[in-house]
Amino acid sequence: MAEPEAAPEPADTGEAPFIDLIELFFFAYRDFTADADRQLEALQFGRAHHRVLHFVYRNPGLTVAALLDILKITKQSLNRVMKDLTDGDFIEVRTGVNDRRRRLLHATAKGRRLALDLALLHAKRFERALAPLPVSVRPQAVAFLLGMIDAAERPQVEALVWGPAPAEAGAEAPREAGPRPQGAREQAA
Amino acid sequence: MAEPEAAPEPADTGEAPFIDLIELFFFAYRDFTADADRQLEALQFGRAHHRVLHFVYRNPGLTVAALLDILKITKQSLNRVMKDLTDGDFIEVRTGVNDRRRRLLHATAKGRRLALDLALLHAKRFERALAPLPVSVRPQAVAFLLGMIDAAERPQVEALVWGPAPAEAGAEAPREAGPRPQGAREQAA
DNA sequence: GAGATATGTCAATAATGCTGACGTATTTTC
DNA sequence: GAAAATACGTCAGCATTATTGACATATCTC
Repeated sequence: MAEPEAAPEPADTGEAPFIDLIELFFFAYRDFTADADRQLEALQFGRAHHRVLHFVYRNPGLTVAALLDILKITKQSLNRVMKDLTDGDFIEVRTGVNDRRRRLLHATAKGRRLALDLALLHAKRFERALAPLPVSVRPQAVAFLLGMIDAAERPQVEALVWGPAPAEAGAEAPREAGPRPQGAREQAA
Repeated sequence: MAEPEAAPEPADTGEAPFIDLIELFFFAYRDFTADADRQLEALQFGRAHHRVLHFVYRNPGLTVAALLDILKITKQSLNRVMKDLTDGDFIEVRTGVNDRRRRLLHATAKGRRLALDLALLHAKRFERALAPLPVSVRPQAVAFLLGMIDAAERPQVEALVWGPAPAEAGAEAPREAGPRPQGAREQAA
């Protein structure tokens, strides 16, 4: 059988369910990140800088190891952007008190301002996307996105997103936070 | 004022609205892409290969220019991965009939099989994420993701996602499709 | 003190993007 | 029918962000 006349692949495309969601998800993420990219360009920062700054901003006192676990990158990759962020006074590195090997990461006032600016940009996009929908879908949007995350990762993500999660400290202790000896203080690097 | 005692940044984090959605979106996309990444690794393909294959699969006869517009990359970047895909017999390049300058891109049977496999992988993730939610949210999920996309881009994305959109052909004519002279046939490269 | 842990760093490599500059085939315009 | 525009390909160089492997240093634990 030779090549058919006009349409060589008749009904052979678009058979996957949710194909529209799949493609929309791709475009949505592309535009979502573009927001911040434009603003970061001026600072000579990339997406990697933003991710690092954001999670440090949201989790003061985060250790390097915990941050690597969140971002799923290597320390070599992290250190390159971290240097830019500390040099530019966006992130401050303090030495752990309980464990002086640890570096506790904190966003400076300048870093927090930038992180918040970028978060507000993203928030605006979510607000715009959710505005036409009833308020009742918002928890469902959360459930939807959470369901998109690997089941194995979900507990950690939930802890990260919704607060220091009163999970027993020490188990994996992503942060050196919580009940510290009274008066404990971190030292500026 | 010296450094305060325990918590140097008291209520200074997490002030942005939708901060949970922002972070969940990031993690959701990370895991979403990881699905396909694992399978592409075996073929020595990257994400760029997947994107190209997918949109060619979904839009048979797509021209190079139209594809560049979808992906928002340069032709140099495209050609690097395109070569791998044509060499590996995943994509076939035909010469346009109406305009012989154009290259009309088609996924081969092999390419369509791979593209479908990957799409099904993604579909499974959506299915899992939406399963616990009432079916009534599905159109809202579409509206939500569409709303996340830049307003200016939305018409093009809608056309791309929901079919050849009976918009007047020729206006921007992203594909060389539709009413062709009877018997018109593309030539294999 | 030995060994594990937390982090930093040097060197090399890969994937994916970019810009600029040409070259070629083909269509359109005047 | 010649000139200009269009569609595409390619060469060369560069940036960003990731990787792996190897090694160094400080610190904590046993």
